[in-house]
Amino acid sequence: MPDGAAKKPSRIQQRNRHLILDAALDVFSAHGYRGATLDQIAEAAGLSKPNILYYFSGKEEIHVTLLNQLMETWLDPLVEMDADGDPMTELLAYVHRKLDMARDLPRESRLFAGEILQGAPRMHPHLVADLKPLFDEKCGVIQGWVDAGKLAPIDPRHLIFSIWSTTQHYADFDVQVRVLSGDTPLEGARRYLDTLFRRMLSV
Amino acid sequence: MPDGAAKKPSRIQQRNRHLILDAALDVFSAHGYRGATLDQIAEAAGLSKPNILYYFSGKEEIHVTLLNQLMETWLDPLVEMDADGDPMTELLAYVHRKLDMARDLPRESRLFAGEILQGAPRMHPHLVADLKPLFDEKCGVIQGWVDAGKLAPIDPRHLIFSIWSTTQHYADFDVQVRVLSGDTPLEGARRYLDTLFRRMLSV
DNA sequence: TCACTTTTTGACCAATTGGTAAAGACACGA
DNA sequence: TCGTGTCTTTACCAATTGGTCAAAAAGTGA
Repeated sequence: MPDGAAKKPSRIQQRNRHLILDAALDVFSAHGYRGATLDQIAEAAGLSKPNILYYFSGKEEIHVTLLNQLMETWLDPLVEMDADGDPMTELLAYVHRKLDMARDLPRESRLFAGEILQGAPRMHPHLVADLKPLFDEKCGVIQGWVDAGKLAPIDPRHLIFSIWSTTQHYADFDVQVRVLSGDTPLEGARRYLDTLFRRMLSV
Repeated sequence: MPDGAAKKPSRIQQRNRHLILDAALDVFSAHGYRGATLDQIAEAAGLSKPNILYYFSGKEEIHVTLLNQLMETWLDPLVEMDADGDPMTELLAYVHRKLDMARDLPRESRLFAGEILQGAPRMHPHLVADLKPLFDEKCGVIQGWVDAGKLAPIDPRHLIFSIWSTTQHYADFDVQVRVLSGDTPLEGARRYLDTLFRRMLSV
């Protein structure tokens, strides 16, 4: 076989790796890294434990793989924020995209939250290498909008933090939200957050 | 000895139970329930494992005890919000108290966040019995202020959610905040959140 | 000092858990 | 159909972990 080039995975490989990762996302997001067991993942995936270890070298590799995949998805909405667009439109669209993600990808949100909550033991390098540069770039964009008088003067860092926290809250604290609101009131959240940030950013 | 009445704890009991709970707060908040071990707690407390189990019947009892203690502290800032005070003043004071707690009690914030994140397996009853009634009451108060035209018309539930999420974010996602901002920028957060909610709530 | 209670410890245990080894089942091109 | 590489399983292991127990040590009041 040609050097370094890994053979393309068979159909079985593709299917089973996907099955495992999906099951692992369920289990890790529900119980955290330490709280998840290979047996749980195996059962959820419908495979035997040794079979899981045929596809991944260990528990940690599964977790890291999930985290790596997640990073891309996670940054995407922020990447799409366009410096040349209308500031208010761009920022509100970003809020809405983040809220969509809390609705559509709650497992991913909780996996991420759990990792950060415990000090990002496995993701810290990613934060520094991937998130930080993007964050700085977009803070620059927002600061530019502020300087141009197109937005109320605010600290871009805290603006982004508040967008993250308010939107992800509906996924990460879902149990609490449901206890207090009967049901997850995402439509109301959408209207509320739209108003919140519109008022905050209006000149 | 008189019926039911438990003897008052000796000085040693008080000291050691406190040591254990403080150590357990460190360990549980850093690693989650499942990720924490009795050995870690014992070492952090400076006691032997069997000695820990002399004071608490098991790992779960320690965790539950912490959660119970926490609930009171946690609800307090909301309890103090006065229906007869000036609406804007009361709400902004609430925001500031919550931010103070994120600064002064980050371990407690993370303990709570971890428990909710995993579906509140041990705290769900508390949420229903303690948090929900208080939440409903204060939503009523805020709605009253809105109806009286003293605040902009907003959904009180989402207002409270956004106060919780934005303030606790600085404790729960501390690692991320520090990677992105160099240091935990709580003074900037204070100014930002004050502006955010002031603008949101102004009629 | 003595009798009695509270506190602490060392040795131990059963269950769980991440992981391994090797044999067996299976797919598939020649 | 056969043989070879891919996939799966059975049986097993060592380490960790929550927890027990009996005995020793340390307090404590009379």
